[in-house]
Amino acid sequence: MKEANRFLCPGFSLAQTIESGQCFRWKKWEEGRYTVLSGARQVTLAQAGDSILFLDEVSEGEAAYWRNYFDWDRDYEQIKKELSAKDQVMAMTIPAGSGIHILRQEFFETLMGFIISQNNHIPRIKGIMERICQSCGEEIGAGVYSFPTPEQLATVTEEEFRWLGAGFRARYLVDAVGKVVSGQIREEDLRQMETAEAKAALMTICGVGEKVADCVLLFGLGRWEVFPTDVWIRRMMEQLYFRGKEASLKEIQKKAEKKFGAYRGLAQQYLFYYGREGQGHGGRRKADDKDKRHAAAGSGGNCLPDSGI
DNA sequence: CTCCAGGGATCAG
DNA sequence: CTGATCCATGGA
Repeated sequence: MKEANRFLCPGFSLAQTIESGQCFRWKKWEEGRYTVLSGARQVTLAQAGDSILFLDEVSEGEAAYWRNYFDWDRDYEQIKKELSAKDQVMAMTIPAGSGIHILRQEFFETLMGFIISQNNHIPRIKGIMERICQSCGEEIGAGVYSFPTPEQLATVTEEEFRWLGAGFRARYLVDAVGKVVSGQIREEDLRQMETAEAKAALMTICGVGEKVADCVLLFGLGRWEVFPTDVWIRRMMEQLYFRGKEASLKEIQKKAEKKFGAYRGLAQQYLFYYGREGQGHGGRRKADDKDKRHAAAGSGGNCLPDSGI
């Protein structure tokens, strides 16, 4: 075989995976056809049945990168089987998002993306990410830009992030960039750490709480043993595992660990997708479910602009 | 127009 | 440790 421009990926859904809220730099052209960006790369793909087609010429190296990015070599069928066998709720919820894979995204880009994601909509998150790329990244194609490196963002001020639309998250982005550039947060170190330790390290960044840290661990560092718990997941878990009664974050995470074990990151995606599909994007909630908010008291640190290294 | 978003920091009890 | 409020913006 000469060019690797076609991959057989039984059970994989390009649309479900891309649109499950894991990544923010992509464009849908038409049904089943997407351009996806990661770091300084882009690829345009189409799904035809069980096959994924690369619509542009790609080197073997590029193809290998995306193969890893989309996690095509993992046996999801086996994992789904295990989750379904162990838990009846999983057996019910998995079919909705059965084709979802957990992406292996670039660490820094994932960190920035999920800081931006807080209290925000996907379309706007995408816009902010794109503007960051346009203003600080490099042009890697016609009107297409790479996600900037930490060094390329090192001089961006809070005010400038605000101009790019980041809003109150601008301060958080500056803090994140600073901690990465200064070496206070190093990807290689995080990869060496136990998950709990890596999570604590991430949470020293201002604007990174439990949920964002878990997302970075899951989507940017390949740690499946986390369970990012947002309002949707909380709602789903309470509904499906706590008889509709309120449960604390701790209780939810403990339940997730017990039910989904080392696969809770993936299980979380199934639950999220199921909840979104089933209840719609309009944010329907139980009739008299008042808005609840939670404070996750961070033990680890203030958020004053850091003065130095 | 107002409502709200795959949260988190901050300040009260 | 739990609860309430604010945060900036732009889709819907």
